[in-house]
Amino acid sequence: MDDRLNITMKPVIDILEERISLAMAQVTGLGPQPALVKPATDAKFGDYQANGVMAAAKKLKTNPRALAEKLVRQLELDDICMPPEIAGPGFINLRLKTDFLAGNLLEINADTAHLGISRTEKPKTIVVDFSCPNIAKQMHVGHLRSTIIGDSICKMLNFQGHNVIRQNHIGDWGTQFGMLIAYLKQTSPEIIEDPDSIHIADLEQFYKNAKARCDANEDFAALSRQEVVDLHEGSKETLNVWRHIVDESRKHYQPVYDVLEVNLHQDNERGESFYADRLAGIVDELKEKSIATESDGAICVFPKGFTNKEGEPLPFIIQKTDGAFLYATTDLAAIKFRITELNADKIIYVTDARQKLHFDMLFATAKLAGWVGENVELVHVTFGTVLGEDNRPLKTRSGENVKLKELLEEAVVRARAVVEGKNSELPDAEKEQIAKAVGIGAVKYADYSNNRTSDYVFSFDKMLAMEGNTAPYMQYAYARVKSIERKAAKKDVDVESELAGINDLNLTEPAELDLAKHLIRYGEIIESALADCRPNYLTQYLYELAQKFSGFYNACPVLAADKATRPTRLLLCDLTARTIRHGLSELLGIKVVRQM
RNA sequence: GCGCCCGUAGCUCAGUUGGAUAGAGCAACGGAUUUCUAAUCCGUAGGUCGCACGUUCGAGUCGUGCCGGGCGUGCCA
Repeated sequence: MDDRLNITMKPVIDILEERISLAMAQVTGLGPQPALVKPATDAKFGDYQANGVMAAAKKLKTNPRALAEKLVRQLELDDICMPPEIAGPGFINLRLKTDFLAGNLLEINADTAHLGISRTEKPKTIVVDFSCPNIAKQMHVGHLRSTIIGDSICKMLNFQGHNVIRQNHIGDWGTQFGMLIAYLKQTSPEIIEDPDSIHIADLEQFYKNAKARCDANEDFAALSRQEVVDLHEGSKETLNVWRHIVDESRKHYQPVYDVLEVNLHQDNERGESFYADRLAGIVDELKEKSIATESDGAICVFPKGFTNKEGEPLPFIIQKTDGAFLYATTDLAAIKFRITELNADKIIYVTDARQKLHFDMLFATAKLAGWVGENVELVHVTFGTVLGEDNRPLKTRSGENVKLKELLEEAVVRARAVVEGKNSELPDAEKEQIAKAVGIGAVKYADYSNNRTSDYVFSFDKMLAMEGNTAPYMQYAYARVKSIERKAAKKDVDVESELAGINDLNLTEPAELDLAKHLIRYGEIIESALADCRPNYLTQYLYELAQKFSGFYNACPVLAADKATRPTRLLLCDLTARTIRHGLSELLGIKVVRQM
């Protein structure tokens, strides 16, 4: 790969930023100054705009327009842009050259796997902690966001070339296991002889039954507590039953991951049990370092800057009065493990916003302990709550958590009805496949397209709508592009041969240029989506892409175009389809369909 | 009480270290169909960006105060 190609494979916005920043350093004498290149706020200002001159002029106490003029004389952008224009108080407006655009499209076209997007120059080891079901219970709607947002972050990081370590910090070691083991021993003693015979048909019911017996019967409660002790002390028999409960539980949640197209498997699990024998050591270490102290019988860390109701230091409790450890302790063990043994450069935790205080204190404590090197980054990616139509957290009518499995099943049933009503000609098996892709995709897409930090109201009707920024709209847009390919054969157009060895484009129509300019921004959008862990930037981009494609589709006939323009238009179709497919399927885990 | 998040069009929401006349979708209204899937597109209308000060050449974005909502706040996770 020659240098030239390498450079142009960076997002245009980054190339412009670099070059203009460099020129600004020369012109201002202040060293590198951010050029603040952004997409133009209005098409009439061009394609990109650099806003940095005004800030630099302020520093220099000089006239921004004069500085802009000086800068523009220094700029060498003529391989990319038309001559820059100065506007308003000192904006520099940039308009891409059609040749540059065409060259960029051809590069994207040539790079089948990566769509012309460069990998990071500095790959990092990044641990992403997400999903984290309590495996004694079924996954419910509360696990949806962490699971899919976390997965998408991993997918984007992988795509950029980072070393991603997915960690499913499952709840597999709580006191509830004593109860479950005791219940199993009482109701199915044969399990003890032959643990492989264990079969929990309904995880939720199993948990409820055990809980009910525990609440009703003091002897059983005592037995449960004893099982916890046995478990923690490593009793062989108890551990064996525990392991089988864990394995059996996995059979309930793994299919949910599979249906969601989420890349989580057993080898991503490092649950609470993994850290169990490290907890005492963590507490000892913090006590030795005088970071943790005893307070009201509990062992606590008091990181600076956290206060309680009375304005007194707020404790981060790592060991209870009764000697038991808490999730704070487990999280500390995990953070240490990830930094020192997994060699994480960055750890991303994807949990709901209510845990913010916990993570702030966790990070502060880990830093006090000296585990967090200078170049290690700790990030808490929060998200809002999924609400019901009543604006309260989504529950069933009887007030229980909505099971994720059931929610997804209903989505597919509803999607099936939509497919059925609209395209009853299709074979049954295909309808079912489409319904799955649309139903599951709708739930995921609705979540991704919302601002991560906001709560949102869950509505099947809205997420399954064909209009607006929804999965069905996106999937339909894809199907429509694909149908052009299908129709091509009937019209004696050989798409493959027209695209083979294409090396010259004929971009003239406004709709073509508009679509082309959007297509080359894909890499830029992935960067910004990742910088803030905001998948909605990506969905927004894809939606705009679909809209621009529709504009092009209406304005520019493809198959009926003349010989001079048809290959260009076929390429635009192909790149649109590949970008939508990549964004939905590779980065968001949403299936595309060839027909709807 | 204190801390964190939020308040943008009738509704649901975008708005990326402060940038030009604040954007979409839904709903409403008006247009486009001898088609490559109209499940589409184009257009119109709709806003004191909760309120008030302040910083700035420039504020939805930053600061302070207030109003309204959500969440959290010592042995659950």
